Amino acid sequence: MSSSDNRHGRDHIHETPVGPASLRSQGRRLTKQRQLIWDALVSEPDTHLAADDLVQRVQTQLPRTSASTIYRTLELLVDEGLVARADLGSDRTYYEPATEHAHHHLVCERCGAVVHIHDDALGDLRGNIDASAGYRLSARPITLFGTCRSCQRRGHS
Amino acid sequence: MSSSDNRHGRDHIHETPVGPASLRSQGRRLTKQRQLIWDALVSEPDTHLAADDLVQRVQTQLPRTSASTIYRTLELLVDEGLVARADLGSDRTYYEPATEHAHHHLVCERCGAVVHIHDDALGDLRGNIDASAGYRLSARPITLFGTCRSCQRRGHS
DNA sequence: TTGCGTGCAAAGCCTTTGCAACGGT
DNA sequence: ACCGTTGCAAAGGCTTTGCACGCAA
Repeated sequence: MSSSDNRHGRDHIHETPVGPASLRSQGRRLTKQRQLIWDALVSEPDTHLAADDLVQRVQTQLPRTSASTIYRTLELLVDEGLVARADLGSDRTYYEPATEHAHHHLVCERCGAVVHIHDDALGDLRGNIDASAGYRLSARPITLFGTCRSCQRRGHS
Repeated sequence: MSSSDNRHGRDHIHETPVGPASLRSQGRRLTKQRQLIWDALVSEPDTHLAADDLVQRVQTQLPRTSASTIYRTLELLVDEGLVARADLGSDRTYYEPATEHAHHHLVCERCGAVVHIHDDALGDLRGNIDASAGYRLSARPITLFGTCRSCQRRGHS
């Protein structure tokens, strides 16, 4: 466990702040609520959390936290580039820490599993779209729907 | 103007019904509201209409039409396979007649233009995704975001 | 101390639902 | 005449906003 590990412990402060502490350099305040929201996001790195999930998690440690604080903080963190929104096809917006490389989402329509794929996995999608329609794809993450491997095994019912 | 034209006139009834008239064979009723909703959808074939857009259009001809009728009818038409939903990235759902081939959507993030692309234009996306992640993409239409040709010309500001 | 951030309540938006009256078949 | 459909109003789910108090800096 070197200092380059991704842990979000509260005891190594000697590096360039990664996370909401960087808000301070923007003249903003690092409140307990903001820290807890960030902690919740990074503590489940492979889970995509909706605003309401964060309300639940944060309230276990700070019960009077309001939903509006969650929404306002998420918008702030998105604007600061610390958090990414993900539209996974439902009517809720999901959030994840923006620490990883840009990636796209693959959603299993059967079990709901969400996996990340790198841009390379798309092949020459950008070139194909440009050639066929003249559109230049943006960096906006793409969401694709299908059936994951284990659901394929579970049958095609 | 042969009888094979796509017109939605109310005076040629000698072919297999394309459109809401097919509802009758399902034991459902073809009401004036349903006919008007369908007419609005097919009268602007390259436009994607939200429920509220349809309320506006239908109400010009039948002013007391309610939004709930629009929503209920759209769900019915989707279930019957006559209409397709399109999630174009906003918080509204858009609708289009399902008469065309399956296609995907390309949305210009700058001007909002939406174009259709055929599955072929994706190249070997399915194969790539299967190979890299083991997911089998479904037939669900894909929505991609980028910049259309004319917005590219208008500068990168 | 200063004024940004929070909690609470209310409102906004899109969509769904309950129910009595309406109208297609 | 039957019963599927409609209009209206109310409610639901997610998110945003107004406002006075509270707390980070």
